[in-house]
Amino acid sequence: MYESFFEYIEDQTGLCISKQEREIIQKSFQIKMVRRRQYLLQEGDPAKLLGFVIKGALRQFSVDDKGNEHIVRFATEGRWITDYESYQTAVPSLYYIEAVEPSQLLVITNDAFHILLDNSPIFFKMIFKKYQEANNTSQKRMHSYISMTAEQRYADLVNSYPQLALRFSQKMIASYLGISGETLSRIRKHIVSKKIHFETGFIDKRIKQVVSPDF
Amino acid sequence: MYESFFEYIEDQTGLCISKQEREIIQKSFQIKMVRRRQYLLQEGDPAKLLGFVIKGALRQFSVDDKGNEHIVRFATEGRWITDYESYQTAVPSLYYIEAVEPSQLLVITNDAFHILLDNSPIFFKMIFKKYQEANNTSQKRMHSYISMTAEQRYADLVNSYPQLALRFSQKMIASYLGISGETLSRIRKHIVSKKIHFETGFIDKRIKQVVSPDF
DNA sequence: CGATTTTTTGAATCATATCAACGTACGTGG
DNA sequence: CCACGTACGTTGATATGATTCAAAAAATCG
Repeated sequence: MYESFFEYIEDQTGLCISKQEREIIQKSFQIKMVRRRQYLLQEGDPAKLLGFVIKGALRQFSVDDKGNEHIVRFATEGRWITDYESYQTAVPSLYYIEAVEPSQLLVITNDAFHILLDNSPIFFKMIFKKYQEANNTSQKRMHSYISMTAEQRYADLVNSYPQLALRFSQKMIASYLGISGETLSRIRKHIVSKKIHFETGFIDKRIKQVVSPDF
Repeated sequence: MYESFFEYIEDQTGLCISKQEREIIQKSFQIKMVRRRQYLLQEGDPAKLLGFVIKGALRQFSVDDKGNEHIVRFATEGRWITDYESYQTAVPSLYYIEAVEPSQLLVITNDAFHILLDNSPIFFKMIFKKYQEANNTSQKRMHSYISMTAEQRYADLVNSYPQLALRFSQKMIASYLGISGETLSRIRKHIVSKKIHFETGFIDKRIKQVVSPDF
């Protein structure tokens, strides 16, 4: 259970974790299982937990006054999920986090998180790296919004993350892209008719990975 | 010159910087003056410098194949600017960074930046905090794109940053919002006619600060 | 298998882009 | 410091792309 997590940390940092550091890290997290459709966080509650996905798939979304859902983040194996601002500052969250598949997570409270940052240099290094990556990714995603059409953003998304479509419904992907389900359906039809399929060479290499690595 | 920078660091960290740490920090940065319209970074070049704005105003933008500019970031006094991914990895940048006003910056190379992170705990703490803030801000800005109309985003922007309109042209602000200059002109006319001016209470308090604190 | 949700499709409507023309503001060089 | 020229902002007409609502077909889950 924790093994894949340690592998992840070693992979991300390029460092080997000592027995004792493993123990410190392991003690800081708890295992949490969530059923399909179960919420890890609900609007109005402060985000008490930061989660690392061992197995499963989740989504983070807000609901506007018309009842429309707006997905801001997906998380699958090897990704982090929380409303980070709420997690840091304990303000009520604007978001829901819901399991799309039955999921296993390692979760950590904010207090334990800060203690762990102080006590595990490897964990600290990994988190620092994730922050950096998240910023780079956010910038690319932002840029895709102000400079690309919905069709380009979709092609880019499936090109970068072909597995996304296997885990999340088309409607959810549309929501993540900021378009309606109907529009995505028509975009897909159009792409097929253009026979572009997914050998989309027309998108700049660096404007990719529009799914946040979630830090 | 450096004094406002030290004040900024103390303000951000809530800590007092010792004489010797000041010296370490000061030695790591150089002063850079840029004239109006001068580029700090051009597309295709790696971003060699990270800049802290002492005085002036700059913008970061890309140019698409049709020649349209897409502004991804503004920076004024007390903000940081670079193409951070390029700065970290030395890949050619997709962006231009241009001074909109004559500007004074403190700049640091990537090598010096990493050395400074290792040698100045206060600087490290400040940067870590900036990373966190940038992530929170990016999430809000992302969310505003997928859930708000252009008019709401504009009202939100001027509400959060009324001074922006004094430093950057309407066309630039339109570009930042991802809309055409003509559309912004019409949006403004509409807002005035609705007599909403800027007492916009209709926008959620947390969906704000859509201008990135620049990492 | 049956119930529920998702996806597709069509038609009407709305929001924004584009192109063009005009007046204005402003910075730049003399 | 003024005048010229360029860039900016506004407005109108038209085009395009996306939304909304509705209904039927297809897929999925329990």
